[in-house]
Amino acid sequence: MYIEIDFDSEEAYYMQLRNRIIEGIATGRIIEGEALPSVRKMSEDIGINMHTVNKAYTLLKDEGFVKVDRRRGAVVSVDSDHILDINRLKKELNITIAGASCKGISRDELITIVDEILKEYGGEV
Amino acid sequence: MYIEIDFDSEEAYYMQLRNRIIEGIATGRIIEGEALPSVRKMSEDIGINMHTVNKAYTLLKDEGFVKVDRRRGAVVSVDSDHILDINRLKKELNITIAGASCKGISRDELITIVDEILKEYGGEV
DNA sequence: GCGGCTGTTATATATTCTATATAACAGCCG
DNA sequence: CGGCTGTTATATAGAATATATAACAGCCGC
Repeated sequence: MYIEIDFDSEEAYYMQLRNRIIEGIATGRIIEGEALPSVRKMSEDIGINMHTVNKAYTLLKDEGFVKVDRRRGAVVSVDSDHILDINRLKKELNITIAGASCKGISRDELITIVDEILKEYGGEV
Repeated sequence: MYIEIDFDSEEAYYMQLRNRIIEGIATGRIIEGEALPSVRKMSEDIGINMHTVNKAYTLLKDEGFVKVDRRRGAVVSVDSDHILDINRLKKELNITIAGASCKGISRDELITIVDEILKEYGGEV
């Protein structure tokens, strides 16, 4: 589990960690059923506080990417509530696409970018 | 210019205002060349502090949605640097799509959502 | 020039968020 | 029991957010 935190970034550490883990799951680098390093080990590995790691894990749990097992710790387990997921996605994409539309980015360009990103993540099983 | 701030939202006021204005430009409710209400008037209209409005206007200026004219105030003037815009868009979409991919949302569903949103904003001139 | 309108800047204050630190607790396993 | 989980509690520091009051510089119409 190689994760790096950019200490110069303006993005919160716990958010960076959460994002790297989601990316890891999406690329298949981290797989369903795999246990994340314990909050203490992860905090040592990447050089941030234990509570900051815990905050990221708790967020991932709340967002349905991880389940907590008393013994094994935070285990990757993606919980999909399709309708809810779709609605959240719409909200997230709304402003981004509004801005892109103002800037004159075309539908084709948008789709191209989506496909580019999906090439990284959609990785056919 | 009817804009409402959700005081119960966890989203920062200045960010809400910035987003409502971008949506307004995207839908055509606010048009290129139009002056936004002065920071003082806007702050009265929507019930937040003048400095918070100023922060939103300054952000919109930095993001290239608005230019400041000494007399007329903040005037809608979208500045497009296509390559830069595309790169910013990629970054913004990256995590969102990674999460969607984890949740099993298909390419078709993604495109459908993008098109739904574009129907609001892409509004053929 | 004066009054009135712009955005902008300066100070100060309160609250919340982020991050760290130290410490302890409950649960489970070998 | 010792060692590993996540979790909680408390305290502290700094940054971000939001408000308040006040003032400044620039430009217009009168």
